[in-house]
Amino acid sequence: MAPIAVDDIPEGEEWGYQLKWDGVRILALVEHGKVTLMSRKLLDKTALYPEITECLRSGFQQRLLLDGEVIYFDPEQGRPVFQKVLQRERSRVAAAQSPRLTYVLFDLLIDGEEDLRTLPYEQRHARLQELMAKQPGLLLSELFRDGPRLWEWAQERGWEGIVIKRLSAPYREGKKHKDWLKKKIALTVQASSPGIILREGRVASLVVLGEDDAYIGRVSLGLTEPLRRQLLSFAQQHPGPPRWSPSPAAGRKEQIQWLSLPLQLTVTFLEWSQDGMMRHPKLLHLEGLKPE
DNA sequence: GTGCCCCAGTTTGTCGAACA
DNA sequence: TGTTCGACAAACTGGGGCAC
Repeated sequence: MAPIAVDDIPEGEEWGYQLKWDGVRILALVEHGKVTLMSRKLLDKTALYPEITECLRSGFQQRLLLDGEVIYFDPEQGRPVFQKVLQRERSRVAAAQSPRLTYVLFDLLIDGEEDLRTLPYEQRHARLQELMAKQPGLLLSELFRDGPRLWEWAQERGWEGIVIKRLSAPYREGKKHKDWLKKKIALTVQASSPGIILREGRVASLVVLGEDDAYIGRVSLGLTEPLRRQLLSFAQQHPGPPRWSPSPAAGRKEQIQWLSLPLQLTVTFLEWSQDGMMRHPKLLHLEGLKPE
């Protein structure tokens, strides 16, 4: 069950609110003393998170199917840091040599012989809370009743956003529902683009420079086909000298078309990565293209 | 050194169904 | 007939691993 992005936070008795934990979604099946961790695409992640597997295995005897998020909580920043989970996912570094991850649970789908998926979310969460009272090694995603206040709290502390859940909703597959919603907190930057990245003759993305002309990433989300064609035409009409070498396209099947007239951009993104790059940038607004 | 793959999350584009 | 909505596929980002 995946939350759907919304602009407005619905309010009322029927809704509950949770913090959006910035990590990797994981389903956990506990059965006959054996634990299996699965990604959203049902890939086996058991070996990747041994500390979580061990915690579940030692904590529970009965058959369980749990839904939650694997996160790294940075005590200094007071919030989850997604990059640390990605490092574990991608580097295949032994878990003992990387930071300890935490499993934050928000749903209980099977408890013993009982399939809870048809129960209202509020009841499933209450059952989960009861279950976790006996297992201190895991974290429960708390359910709040004041959405706007939680949103304000999350904004002030730089969290990823909030998740809004219909308390009466059963568990449904995928996004075929309007029962789990999410509202994400985005940062915005005024930037410029001195070059267009081309792949096989098509505009793939834009080089993005921050306010101090430092490279802060590339943006492709927000580029529609008509805009890509317009950019290509603009680049052919206004070629400029290379700005620096090696280019951000080095090592890829890409070329950069540098511009004599930089484009002005407004870009929204989730957060700054540790090396000063934008995470999940999206083009909001573009200025500097002459009308065709 | 190069090129490809991995993977999650997100958006865009396309197609078909439902509805006015 | 035109519009809206939903489902699905494809494209895109990041950095490390691996084969050549």
